[in-house]
Amino acid sequence: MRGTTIRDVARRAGVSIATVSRVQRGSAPVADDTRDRVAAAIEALRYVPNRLGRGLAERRHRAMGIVFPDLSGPYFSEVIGGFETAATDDDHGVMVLSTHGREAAADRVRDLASRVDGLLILGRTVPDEVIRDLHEAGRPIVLLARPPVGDTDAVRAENRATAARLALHLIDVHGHRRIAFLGDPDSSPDGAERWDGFVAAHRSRGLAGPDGPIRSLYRQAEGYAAARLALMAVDAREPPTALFCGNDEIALGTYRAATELHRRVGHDLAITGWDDIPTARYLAPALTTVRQPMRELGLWAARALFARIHGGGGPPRHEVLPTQVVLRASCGCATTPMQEEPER
Amino acid sequence: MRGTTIRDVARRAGVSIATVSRVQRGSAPVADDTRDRVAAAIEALRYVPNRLGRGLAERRHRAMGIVFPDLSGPYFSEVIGGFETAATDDDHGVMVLSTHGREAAADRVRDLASRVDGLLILGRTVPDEVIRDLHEAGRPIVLLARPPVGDTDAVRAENRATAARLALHLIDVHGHRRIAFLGDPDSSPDGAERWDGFVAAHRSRGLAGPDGPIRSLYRQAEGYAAARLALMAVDAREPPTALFCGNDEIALGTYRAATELHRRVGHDLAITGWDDIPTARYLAPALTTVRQPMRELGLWAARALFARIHGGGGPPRHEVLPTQVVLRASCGCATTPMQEEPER
DNA sequence: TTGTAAGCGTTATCAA
DNA sequence: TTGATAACGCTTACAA
Repeated sequence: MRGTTIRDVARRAGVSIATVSRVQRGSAPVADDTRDRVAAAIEALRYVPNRLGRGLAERRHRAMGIVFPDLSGPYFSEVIGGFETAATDDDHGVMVLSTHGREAAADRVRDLASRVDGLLILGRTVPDEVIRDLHEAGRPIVLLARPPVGDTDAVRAENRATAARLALHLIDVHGHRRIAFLGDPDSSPDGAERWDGFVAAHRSRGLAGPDGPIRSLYRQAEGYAAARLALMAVDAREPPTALFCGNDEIALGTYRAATELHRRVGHDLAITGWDDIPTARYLAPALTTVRQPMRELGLWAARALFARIHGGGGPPRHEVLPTQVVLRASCGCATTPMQEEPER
Repeated sequence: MRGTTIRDVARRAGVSIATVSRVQRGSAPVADDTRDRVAAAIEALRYVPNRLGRGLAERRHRAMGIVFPDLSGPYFSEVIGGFETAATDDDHGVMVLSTHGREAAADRVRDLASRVDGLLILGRTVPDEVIRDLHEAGRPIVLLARPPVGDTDAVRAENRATAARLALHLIDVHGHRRIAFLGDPDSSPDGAERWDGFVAAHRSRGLAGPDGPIRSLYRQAEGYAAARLALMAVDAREPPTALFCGNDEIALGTYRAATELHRRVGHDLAITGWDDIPTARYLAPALTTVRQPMRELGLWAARALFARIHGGGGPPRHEVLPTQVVLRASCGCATTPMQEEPER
């Protein structure tokens, strides 16, 4: 019942299993009438080759794995979507593993590695040691939004220069002098680089160094809390006139805090985000942010893995994809009519 | 290099491969000193059993598959997250396949089916015929947010009664008489049921049947466009005073349209959504919506698949998980302080 | 053009 | 308690 095998097909077509295999994958010439008979048998028996048998013989899984911290939020969805598209188009399956801070993550990653031909690892999900082990064991690995470990391949989006450019926009164009940074430079390389660029912008204008970052996880709830903290100005200092948020979700949270504290976003309070998630343009006012090529990150990673799986060696590939400031109304710029927003 | 096998370990430990296997999986008693020698060899060689070999012998993949239309939006992320959690906890891998309207979807689903022990299929991603074939071939399948095909297992969230309750809230509590439905009853069973409940609410109050739905895909851009259409009231009729949106993303789009058309959400325009995505509570005003147990849907599906894989037969299981109206300010109710929002 | 047979790396049955 | 050895389902030399 469960499992017509190549032998059943061979028997029915009156040929050897080798011939069935040849017909099935077109790997060698087969006489027309033989082919027809085999094809008919395959059709009649609804034969689908067993992937385990095939994989064992071919010594490959035809599958790739992806490790990410958590599926929530648009960023990971997009990256994974890009990865999945590229992998599927190349006839590979995609196995996912979410670590969400679990302790057993390392074991699970090793397990995943034994199920696939190549691995994409996002951010700080996996201890360096595990990555090093797998890499040294010869397993194709690409790191995303994370510095390379040894000579692994890695891809990330540009952060520092764009963060500086965005901060300078607030300083030069809109005249802000007290800008708070909401995020956590320590929690991810991306965050650290954005903070660096933010600080560099202040330096380059000879401004007093900005206050230390207001720590916030990259989620709405934490952004809301951080914004309240920043805007309430418990100490003597005046509250900031602008909030530079580590990502769009933090920015989303700050909108609510701003409303509650009677600050008008885009007028007496500037807010910027990062990622350009789909919601950003639909907020009122629309959110000024930075567009990251999220799908492209996933696509690049998948292609790099293919190159390793098929092509083999070569020097490590490191790629930095460009990012782009998207000015909308939340920083004080004129409102962009919805019609002029490019499709996405 | 790539691939220390069970034979390498056996040779090194001076035992047979059978004994290595026994030690490895604890499937049969092994003398203490033998066990130690084998364990040492495994450790020294960093031996990891090949999953293809193991799978072939065990005749199972220890993996489950999930088919969804698109990764974008919080709904699928959450469902998949729940599914992944349950599967991973039970030592199963998870393979994902996004159909996003691709033509070749059917073939890809069949391919996925050959890589896993069970399949979760979301919504209208796969033709009935393919589902029927796979089910009849004895492959464990669970359908989610989709009516069963034949006697497959299926799980969904309640729609009709809750939609009616929400519509009655707008009618009875806030006195609305012209409510527009934004969504597409034809595109998904969920949408159809919400529309049914919406209509039923009108009937039960003896109101004139509501206008036909304003067609909108379940995304922000389409919600924005649909809302403009609804509110501009090109024909002679007065525009609606409330928008009943098929999901939160549509609702998000309507906020922007409302702002542009100078309607104040929660005051002269009521808006409701569906799903209670994380952003819903951070909008200003916060969005009245319906909470779906998205993670639980995924969890239930994974458990049902396990039951089929391990336990085997039995009658089809159909589950309907409860949903819950969440009143916030966008329908005109009093604003809930952020502090009183339960964590999620 | 086709068939035979040797792997691929496990698990599990039978003997010893 | 251990070892041979037969599956598991497929691909692919090598022969014919």
